[in-house]
Amino acid sequence: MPELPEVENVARALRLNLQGRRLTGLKVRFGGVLSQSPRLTRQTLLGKRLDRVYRHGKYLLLTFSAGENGAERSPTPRQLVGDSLAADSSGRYHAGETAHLMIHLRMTGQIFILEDYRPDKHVHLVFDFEGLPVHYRDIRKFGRFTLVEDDRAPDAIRHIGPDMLEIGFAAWFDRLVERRAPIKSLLLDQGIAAGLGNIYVDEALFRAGVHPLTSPADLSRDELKALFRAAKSVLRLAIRHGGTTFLNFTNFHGQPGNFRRKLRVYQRTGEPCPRCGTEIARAVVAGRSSHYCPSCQREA
DNA sequence: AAGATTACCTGAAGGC
DNA sequence: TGCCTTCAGGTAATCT
Repeated sequence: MPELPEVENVARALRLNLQGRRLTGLKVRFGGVLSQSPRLTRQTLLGKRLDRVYRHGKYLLLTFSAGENGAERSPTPRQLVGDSLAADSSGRYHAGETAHLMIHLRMTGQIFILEDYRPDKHVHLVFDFEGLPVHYRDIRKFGRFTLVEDDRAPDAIRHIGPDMLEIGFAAWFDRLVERRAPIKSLLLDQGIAAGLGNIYVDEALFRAGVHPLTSPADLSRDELKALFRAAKSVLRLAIRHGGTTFLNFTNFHGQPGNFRRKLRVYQRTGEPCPRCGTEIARAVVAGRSSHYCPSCQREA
């Protein structure tokens, strides 16, 4: 399940392998993962060069430019003032010099960079970057590829809060402290800060010793600070370990991310708490299965 | 009006 | 070639 660390690994792999390459082909096997029509998507992107890969929370944003041979990679002044895709009154996009593609992998989206890969029925898109095939595979078809107008503040994600790795404690505290929902719901709320999903929320709560049902009002500023730091550190640690899903872009051997064995409570119901030995419990919070130690994480 | 619930999908797992 | 239910969770839409 791609959360911030998995998406960050995708972003890094895309930069390493595709940045500077031209998109020369796009095969659409299932158009449902595209927000716009296959025709418009091709018309907008084909022939352009991938200039920049940006991640915000769990979103990827790819910027393409006309990319003529020998052209500079750095943005031109026109791009800096926001000249990119423009929508007319009918909402249609014009394919200008630059184009922006927003991607969300949702639950089961995977992007492969494998030269010898035979697409199965779950492969919905096949990109061709000057001979390098890139596959989009998504078992549950929740993922979306969306052409957007502006690479800095796309309307589609304007409601998303600051990235969890970039926001500072004071700002995070201000966005969270007046809320009365369980702390787990607030950590999952992408409008407060973007990037945490169910796995890393459970891990952060355990590391900070906070029960998922606790209200922020029942936590001191120091306790919230410890939770904030736990969340950031677990995200950074997971990034370094390649994430928890098996997305793999740094080599061609399909090796999975190896953070799974570092998880302390997530999907470990009934197993002993690594800190005190108490059995890990499971409860539904915010409609999500939540794993915690009843002894280390006391309900306030 | 924030918080809770459901829809979207498919496959795995478990009960019988 | 077993059928059926439940569960998995990110986000948007829809409830209360």
